Amino acid sequence: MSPKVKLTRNQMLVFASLQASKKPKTAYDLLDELRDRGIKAPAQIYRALTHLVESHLIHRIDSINSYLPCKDPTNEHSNVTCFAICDNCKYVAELSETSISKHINLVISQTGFTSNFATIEVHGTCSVCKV
Amino acid sequence: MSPKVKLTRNQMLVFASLQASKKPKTAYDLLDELRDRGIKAPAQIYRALTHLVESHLIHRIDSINSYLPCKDPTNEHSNVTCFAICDNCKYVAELSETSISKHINLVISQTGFTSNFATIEVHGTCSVCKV
DNA sequence: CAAAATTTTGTTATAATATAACGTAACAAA
DNA sequence: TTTGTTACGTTATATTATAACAAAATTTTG
Repeated sequence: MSPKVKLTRNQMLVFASLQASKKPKTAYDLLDELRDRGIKAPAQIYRALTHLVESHLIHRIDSINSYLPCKDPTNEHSNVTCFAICDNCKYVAELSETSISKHINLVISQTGFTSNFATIEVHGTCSVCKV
Repeated sequence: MSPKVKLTRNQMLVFASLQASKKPKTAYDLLDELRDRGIKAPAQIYRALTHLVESHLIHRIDSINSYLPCKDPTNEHSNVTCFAICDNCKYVAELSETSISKHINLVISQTGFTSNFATIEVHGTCSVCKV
């Protein structure tokens, strides 16, 4: 599951940590975790995160200031990402919904707006927690 | 254009300022602006913002940490809000797209996830800036 | 109305998230 | 090898947001 693009040590540490986790992590979660691997300052984490986001290897989820690995980095990335965030257990599922994506791009373009990228963040309760 | 629910002085100051603006504002934009009206600390702004968001009078746009008045507070609020954010001029349009809303709720519910609310934030260029 | 309960306020302090700046090191390209 | 580029470590600081608590205002209720 290692990515095609070459990553530096810090980028690798951050990416591996996110991949190893079932749940999204904040920048400071990562900093705390990676202190004993030589990362000492927020800037180092943020630089790695920025690079990984730009490489489409991870996503940032704005509503929870957290990061998680992209579901399928090998895929040509869509300009619309969609997350279902369980506010109970904090699990986040990335949905690859081309139908939503197409629908949004269509509706938006009809308003004269040129879409660059879009994020959908759905909050609620996952099926496990719902029982 | 004043809202039905009763607002306290601070809430009113914040709401009026957002309404008077063509563009979303951050909490600290509001603080700076309202200092000479007697607001002196972040907590006062955040309390007002929290109340206004809960009353569906304003929205928070997570991707830019900013707030703007709800397009139509009188409407029964949808659980899906959609914003088109111009990264050039910073103008934000709230789209009331029931079709997107329905589509998302459907797709999400099919995954077993129970949706509570959702936000769509589309980044790009508005028609004015595009010319 | 007056007492009690609740909500909002002002204020100070601090937590959580993120970036700027800068000199050095690693490394690829010419 | 020199040059340019990217990444690094580090310190400092900016930005965004909340905790805590006593006083004031407001609402409830007896």
